[in-house]
Amino acid sequence: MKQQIASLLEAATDQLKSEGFIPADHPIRVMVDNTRDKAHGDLASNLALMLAKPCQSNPRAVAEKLIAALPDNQIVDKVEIAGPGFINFYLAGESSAEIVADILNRRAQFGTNDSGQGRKVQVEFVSANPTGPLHVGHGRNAALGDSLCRLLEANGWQPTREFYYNDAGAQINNLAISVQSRIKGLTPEDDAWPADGYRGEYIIELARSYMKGDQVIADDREVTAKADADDLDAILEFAVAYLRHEQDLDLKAFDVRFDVYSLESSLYSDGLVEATVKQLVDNGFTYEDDGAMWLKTTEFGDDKDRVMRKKDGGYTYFLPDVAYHKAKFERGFDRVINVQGADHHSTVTRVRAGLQALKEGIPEGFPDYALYQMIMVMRGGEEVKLSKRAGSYVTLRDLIEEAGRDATRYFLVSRRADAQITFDIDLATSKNNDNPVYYIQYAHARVHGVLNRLAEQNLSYDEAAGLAALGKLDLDAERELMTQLRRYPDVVTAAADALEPAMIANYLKDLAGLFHSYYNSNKMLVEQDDQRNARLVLSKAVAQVLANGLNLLGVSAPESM
RNA sequence: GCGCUCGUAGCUCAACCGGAUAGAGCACUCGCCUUCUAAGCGAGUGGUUGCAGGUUCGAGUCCUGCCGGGCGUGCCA
Repeated sequence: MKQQIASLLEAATDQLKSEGFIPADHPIRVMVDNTRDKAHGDLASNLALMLAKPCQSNPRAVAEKLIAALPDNQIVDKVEIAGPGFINFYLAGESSAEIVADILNRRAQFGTNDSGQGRKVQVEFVSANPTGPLHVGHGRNAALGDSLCRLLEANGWQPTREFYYNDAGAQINNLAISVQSRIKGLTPEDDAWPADGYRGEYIIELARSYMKGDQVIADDREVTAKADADDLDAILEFAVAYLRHEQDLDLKAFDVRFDVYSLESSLYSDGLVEATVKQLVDNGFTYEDDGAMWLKTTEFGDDKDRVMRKKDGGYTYFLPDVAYHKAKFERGFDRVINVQGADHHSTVTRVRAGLQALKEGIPEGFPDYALYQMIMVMRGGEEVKLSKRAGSYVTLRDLIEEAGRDATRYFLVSRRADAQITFDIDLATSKNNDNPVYYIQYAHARVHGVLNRLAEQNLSYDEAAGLAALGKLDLDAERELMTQLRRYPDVVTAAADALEPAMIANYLKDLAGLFHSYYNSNKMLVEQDDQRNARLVLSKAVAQVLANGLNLLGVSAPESM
């Protein structure tokens, strides 16, 4: 709708340019916004304010010219100049009624668009190494990443959900040694316990399972335990599969699934890491110093050059990252987005620098990043420090079991990614009704509650009659509801552009609020046929949009609560 | 020290690319279930948008400098 108004204004500016009122070479950026106050109409533009100076005129005069030059159309009922020179648009009543018909026709498809044109986008998220169960931080990553995929899909993109992890290397060896130590009956208190060993209780379970000869099946691998305490390789292989399986359970409980799993080890075994190094060396972006090999990342905007090959001959973490993203680029995605905690934000510059140094024509901004801030976990009024190695943390699964999937997902995805959030375990698990997710779900359930009462009260419902009678709904609350419904497609677009699912959550809270208020002061199941049908049609549309939006957040829309 | 980021009501958060009188929830006070689900609604209290400048017709939003929090600045990932 914003777009349609904008194109009307563009036509008007073209007209005024040809008349010479607006300088022909002046760039025009037409902005149409929702109004905050309904006294200002439905949509408003500040165009006249921005054009006043180049036209050497005052804003209100420019506004008059623009309005006079607006093409004839069906969607605008009335146009006004207000304040310093805003142009306020009042949409024709029929267009509000049409939105309701559109919602009921398109149902789950309402709000989606084809701007992605079926292009392929890869979203890499979670990407936790198999060294322990997932915690709240991974939960934020999973909720954000999955919701982004849903959003992009709603905008016509084809998402691939990818999970990248390390199944070899120092930390994995450390994991295997920790398991072996538990098998031998050692505890972190013993002197013989490995220095950086994983101390968590889950290692005990893992060790027990290995010695029992269990078979584990994860989404991307399966293995049967050898039950040999001396075979470190076998322990390692089992431990990785075991913990991957545990993570699968966590993610399934969260309703998050992946299409592709990528292994850091395969980058080595496929020769991609070596090939990347060679390319960087051949391109002259490396040098040796102090026994290490450095990459001149400063040539691509970094603060200082970075070590890529350590003294001991091993590579630092970002080198395989560069190789991995080179491969991602070559896989032909139209867009690649990495969901990462802001504690890793320094890798953004490094990885992009490495990709530029390859001189392969990879775009400078590749890949995209969706960074989210850290979560502080509170319990009993105190901060809980998250540390895998120390084993002191709150698992995602515990959280889901205690607070529920919907409440947990909603909480994690309803705050802007750049906001640091505090997760108060006591609050989240106290089963109170403070969580806004219930507020939204309840609005949805209420509509279905009303529909279920129809037969009981011997009343009929005729959708076509309701749509025809929509124009007769003239309460402020009804108009506001239709206005809010009309905004939904714009929100879906804006949230995807900003990579911010939280915008959907905020929208839904507002829509639910309007509905609760309307529901409370007006009866739906009235005797009068037209009014009853029209109100039910409107309510069904509200429920549909609530369900569509909740689905983008990965939250269910129950019909009764 | 330097870099990134955040700072909005007592608390948790909104405010769409700079737009009109900065909005919700929680908490607190007072009302609303003989009527479709009270996990709800209505009313009230609560603000110098961290501070000081600047740009602009217009700044919570952009720029500069301070103050405060978080993260980074490892041959850890």
